[in-house]
Amino acid sequence: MAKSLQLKTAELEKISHLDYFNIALSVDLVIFGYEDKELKVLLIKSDLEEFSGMYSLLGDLVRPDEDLDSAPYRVLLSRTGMDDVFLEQVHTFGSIGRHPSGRVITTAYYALIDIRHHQLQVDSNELHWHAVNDIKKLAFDHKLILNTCLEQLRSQIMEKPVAFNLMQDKFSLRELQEVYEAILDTKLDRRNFRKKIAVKDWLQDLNEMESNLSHRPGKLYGLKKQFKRKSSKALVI
Amino acid sequence: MAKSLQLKTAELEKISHLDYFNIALSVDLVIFGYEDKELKVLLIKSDLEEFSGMYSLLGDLVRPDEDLDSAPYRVLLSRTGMDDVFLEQVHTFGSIGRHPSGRVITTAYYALIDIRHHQLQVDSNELHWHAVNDIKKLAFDHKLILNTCLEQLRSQIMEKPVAFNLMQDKFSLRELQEVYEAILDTKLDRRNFRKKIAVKDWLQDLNEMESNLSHRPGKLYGLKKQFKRKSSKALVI
DNA sequence: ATTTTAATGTGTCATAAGTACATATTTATT
DNA sequence: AATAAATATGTACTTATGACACATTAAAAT
Repeated sequence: MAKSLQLKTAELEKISHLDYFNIALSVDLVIFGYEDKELKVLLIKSDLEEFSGMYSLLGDLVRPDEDLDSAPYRVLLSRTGMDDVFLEQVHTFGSIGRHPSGRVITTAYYALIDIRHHQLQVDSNELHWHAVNDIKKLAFDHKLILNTCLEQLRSQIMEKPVAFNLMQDKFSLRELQEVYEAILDTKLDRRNFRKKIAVKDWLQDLNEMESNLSHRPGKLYGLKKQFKRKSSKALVI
Repeated sequence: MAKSLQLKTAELEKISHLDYFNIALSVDLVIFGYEDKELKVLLIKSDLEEFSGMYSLLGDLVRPDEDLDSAPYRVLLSRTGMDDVFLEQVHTFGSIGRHPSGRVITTAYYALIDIRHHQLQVDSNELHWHAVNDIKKLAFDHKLILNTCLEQLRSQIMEKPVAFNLMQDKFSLRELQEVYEAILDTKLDRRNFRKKIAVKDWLQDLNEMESNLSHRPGKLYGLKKQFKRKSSKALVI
């Protein structure tokens, strides 16, 4: 029997419904945010001895009375107070040895958060935003999960207006471009970027300008209503 | 408690490791094949009373001692004798009511099979090939799973040389085009199709021609070696 | 041997999209 | 009034896409 399947009872108790004849199912969340011109991801200190000092993704076991796709919303709401968030399933990871405490298969989701809007109290919850580019390793197979989700995000931002979930409701084209550059980790040409975005017909011209700048202000735009999620309330925790 | 969670013990016994406090995890396979200019999918008569007379995908519970991604290979080998098959994970389905006998979350994979090469004895195993276009409904949420996998297949055939897994080792450009047309369920322009394929650099000119035709024969091509899976042995069952 | 059948093989033109690149304009500050 | 720092915008080149027609080949029929 594989080494990964040998575990102490103490560890085992940490995870309910976990034994060697029942596979446990969890969800893990790659929660992306954007701040200081960097793409960030929300991490928590791992609570397993094996990974002491290391960070991991937010996750939890799926409950028997909830839909799989509801679980990540529950985790997000209960751990961060965030509601009405963009979430998408990416991939399910299930190698035998991926969890040191037993057999746990996990479905990974990525979420996109407007950090400023949600006013997350990160430090009180042992949660911290990390620049994606600075993350070298994570607990479990979470670095692989992060990379997989990042790839999916990158492949989607020109197809669907998902990147707007990282931004406030009003933004200039410069801010939008900076978000795209942060996600793709590359510099973009301003004129070509604007052409590409313009042709998508995602933007609503708000007839407002930036203010309080020491240079020429840009026009402000919003995402067209038809692409927005219904509400934008953030629960206070 | 949800209706879907009420079940008779008789039904429950059919699925090992299945109860209401342990979610069971399965894999389901959308096995595509190509024959008679049609895209086919391999189905089996459902063994559940609720779905008597209906067809369903091949699937099985994931075993505690196998990787998630190994399970579909095991299912394919044990149920059809097929080995060395192209398989790709697509999505995980986990709504509460999706399985009438209890809580089963399933990870869907699609597989691509060269029907003629594998010489599957389908009838002896209650397995049957069905034209994808003729499938109106399936047991469980398998129609949804089929549609999701079909979409994924369609979005990948111009990106990666996956469609070749449906074909024999030698083929003419006409045959290749017919496979693409069957997958996309659309007619393609011959000249434009050849241009698009040519630029991918996937094809090896075999310097052979079709034979035994009552018209001008076409050149035969194969997929370039670098894109092929290692072996091509099919086990006899 | 010639004709017929049924397919293969190939190129051009028009339109759309992608990429590289430079100058005039606007606002606040000095 | 001049400066600093950004916005706004267009063109030329290349590449991809989509519509479309004709000469060629091999076998079969006459």
